[in-house]
Order: sequence, then C-alpha cells, then structure tokens
Amino acid sequence: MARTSGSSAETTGPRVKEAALKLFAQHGFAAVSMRQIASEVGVQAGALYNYTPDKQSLLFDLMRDHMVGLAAAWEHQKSDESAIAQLERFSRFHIRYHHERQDAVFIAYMELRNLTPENFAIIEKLRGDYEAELVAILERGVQKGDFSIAEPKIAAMALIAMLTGVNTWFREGGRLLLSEVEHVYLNMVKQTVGVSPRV
Amino acid sequence: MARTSGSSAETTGPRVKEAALKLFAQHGFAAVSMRQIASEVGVQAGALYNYTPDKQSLLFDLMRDHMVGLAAAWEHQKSDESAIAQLERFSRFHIRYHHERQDAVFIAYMELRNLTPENFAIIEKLRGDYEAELVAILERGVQKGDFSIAEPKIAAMALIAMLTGVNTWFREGGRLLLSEVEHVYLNMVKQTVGVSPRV
DNA sequence: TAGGGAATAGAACAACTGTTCAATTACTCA
DNA sequence: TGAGTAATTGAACAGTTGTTCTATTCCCTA
Repeated sequence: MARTSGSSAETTGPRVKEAALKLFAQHGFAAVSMRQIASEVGVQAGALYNYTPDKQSLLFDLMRDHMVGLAAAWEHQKSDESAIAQLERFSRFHIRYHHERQDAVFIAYMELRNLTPENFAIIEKLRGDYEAELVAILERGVQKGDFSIAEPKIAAMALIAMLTGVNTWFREGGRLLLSEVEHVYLNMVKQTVGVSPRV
Repeated sequence: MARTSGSSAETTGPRVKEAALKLFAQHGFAAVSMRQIASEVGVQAGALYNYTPDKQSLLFDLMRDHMVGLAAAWEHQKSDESAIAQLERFSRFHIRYHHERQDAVFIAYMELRNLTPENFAIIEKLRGDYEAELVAILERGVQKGDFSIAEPKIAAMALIAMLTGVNTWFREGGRLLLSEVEHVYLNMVKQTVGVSPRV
C-alpha cells in the first residue's frame, strides 16, 4: 500500500492534533501511544511523522497553541475601563474560554512534567504573562481604592485557581446554566477582592 | 541470588509505597515502570508483587490512603464553634495538610483517569464526603446570617480550588512564610463568603 | 543446630513502545 | 498524457512493558 485516495496534508494535519488532544486529555500523554493516535485518525503510525518530528513536539505544540490562543483571545477582549469592570470582564472571559477548551486546559495543567526543560520554560513564561494581566488589574484596583486586598499577586493566583476550578465540577445539563454559574462566581470574585456585589 | 540479608516485609512494604508515591507524582503513573519503582527501593521488579497484586492497586491504595487520612485528620480537628471559626479552622487545616503532602495531593487530583471505574467511584465518594464538610459549614453560616453567599455548594468548590491552589505556586524559602500565606488566604476566604476581615 | 516459612533474585514471557525507511500509490500541473 | 511530487503503507528496529515462576538464600523458632 501507499498513498490513499483522498489523502491530503491539509486535512490529516489538523486531525492528528485533534486526536492527540482528545487522547492525551483522556488518558494522559505517557499512556497514549503513537499507534493509538494514528488509529483515531485512521492512518498508520508512520504517517504521523509527516506532521510532527516526535511525540514530545506533538504535546508541546498543543500546549503552546493553547497558551498563545488564550493570550490572543484576552488581548482581543480587554478594554480600557474601570478596574471593577476589567475584573468582571476577565472573570467572565476566563470561565467561558476555559469551559470551551476543557481538553486543552487539562493538558496544559497536567502534562507540564512531560515537557523537556526548554519547552517547560516557554509554557511557563506564557502562563506567567497571562497571570500578569490579572495582577495588573488587581494592582490598579487597589491603587484606585476600589479593591481591598493585601497581596495582589497572591490574590491573582487564588482567583485564577478558583475560576479554573469550574471545569472540575461544572457539566452542561446540570442544575445550573453556565451563565448562572458565571454570575455566582462573579459575585464571589468581587467579594474576594472586597467589592460588594450588586443585587 | 535469593532472599537478601536484612530483608523484611515490614521495611520493604512501606518503602515500596513511598517510592511509588514519589515517582508517580514526579513523572505520572503511566510513565513510571515497575522496574523504576523497584530500583528506587533497591530491589528487583518481581519482589514488588509481594506487596501489591498489580500496578493499578498500588496507585489506588496510595489515593485511598490519602483521602482516608485527610478525612480522619479533619475529623480530629473539627470542633463545635461558630461558623466563622469553623471556616477559619477548615481553611488553615486544608492549606497546611495539603502543603505537607504535595505528592499525594498531586496524584489524587491527576491520576483519577488511570483508575478503574470501581476504584474511581470509591475515591470520588471520599472526596465528596470531604467537600460536604465545607458545604455544611457554609450552609450553617448562611443560616445564622454570618455568611452572604448565594450557592453554598458552589462556594465550597470555589474555596477548595482556591485553597488547594496554594500548592501550585507556594515554595518554602520564598518571599513569604507559609503562616503569612495562610493569613492572606484566610482574609480572602472570609471576604469571599461576605465576612469582613479583622485587621 | 535442624527445619520451615519468609523474602528475594533473575530469567522468561508475549505484547507493546517510538521511530525510521524503502516501496508504492494518488494527485497535480505542464 | 506523462512526469514529478505528496502522502501513505507496512515492515523492521532495538528496547521496554507488566507479570509470573522457580530456585535460592536468609531469618526465626523449636
């Protein structure tokens, strides 16, 4: 056998990434073999190497794409407004963006230890940049007297952990809609930074 | 070769668990081989099977031990006092207990997908019981008028995510002591549930 | 000091791992 | 229609995987 009918790099390439994303999230990077990914795509293992130099790069690309996409999406969202409004915008954005990309979020948090040191440093830098966006919002709010928090950097870590945590329990079709969950979290976020919520 | 001098089940057994805990946390369950664990203990791979029926049980035992230990420790800590005091006690306990068991915490959160369905159900039940402790505190506080939160169950998930998140960034020897971090988080926790912190 | 159980080594098993590569077929454009 | 390139197969590589089992040695008790 050889080239199959209908095959083209433009369709196979993305399918490899999709399959890897799904399987890595489901079973973990180390537990998934190249043959499993190939089988999900409907191809033999050797063909994957037209799209990635090796398994490690496949993981790294997925993580980098996620972090870069996150940063770009926030850059597009952010706006010049009051610190309270910015915090609200960030919280809504974070919940929704992460909810829509559960597999990528899971991988980006869980598979850091499977990266080479160089790749790890790159991902950590991207993550730090994103966290710094929230830190800046909090510091500005403190400066303006809108927020009451002793340690903006710690508060940022706390808030991000809290918001990302939605992914661990929220499932579509449960008691609440995502929009309702967003509302509940928004009030908690505001209270956390010392702003009394509107009713 | 055969039985080695000084060998005894009472020393080797615990060492197997310690080695597995450390290596699973470091590289992930799937990425660690039985031979690596054996090598860490200073023994051949075959000898491990005197202490676990298989690799899966080794993982499950570690996770169950952690969850049972957590529940027992909290049961020993908890006390009949005001909701605010209970929340304070829970928060301090959670931060400190998790800080002292980073490897086990990491495994208990990350390796759920590597459990068989039956084992997964058991761990999830234990986790749910622990979370219910915080839910009960929050509901009581709401009832007494001490807390101002719309959804105690969601607030419990948010607070636990926030508190557990300390493990992701806090390192001993940094700018702050753990006791200082505890203090900062306590104030945030109180604000989150609508209690104004003492200064 | 003999005997029996406890603890291990080390070899063996078949299955699977990531990766490479020559051969083969499909597609594209002149 | 024919040549060149793109995409894939399938075999092969050497190494690793979890697990089992027998032979061997150590330890403890009588």
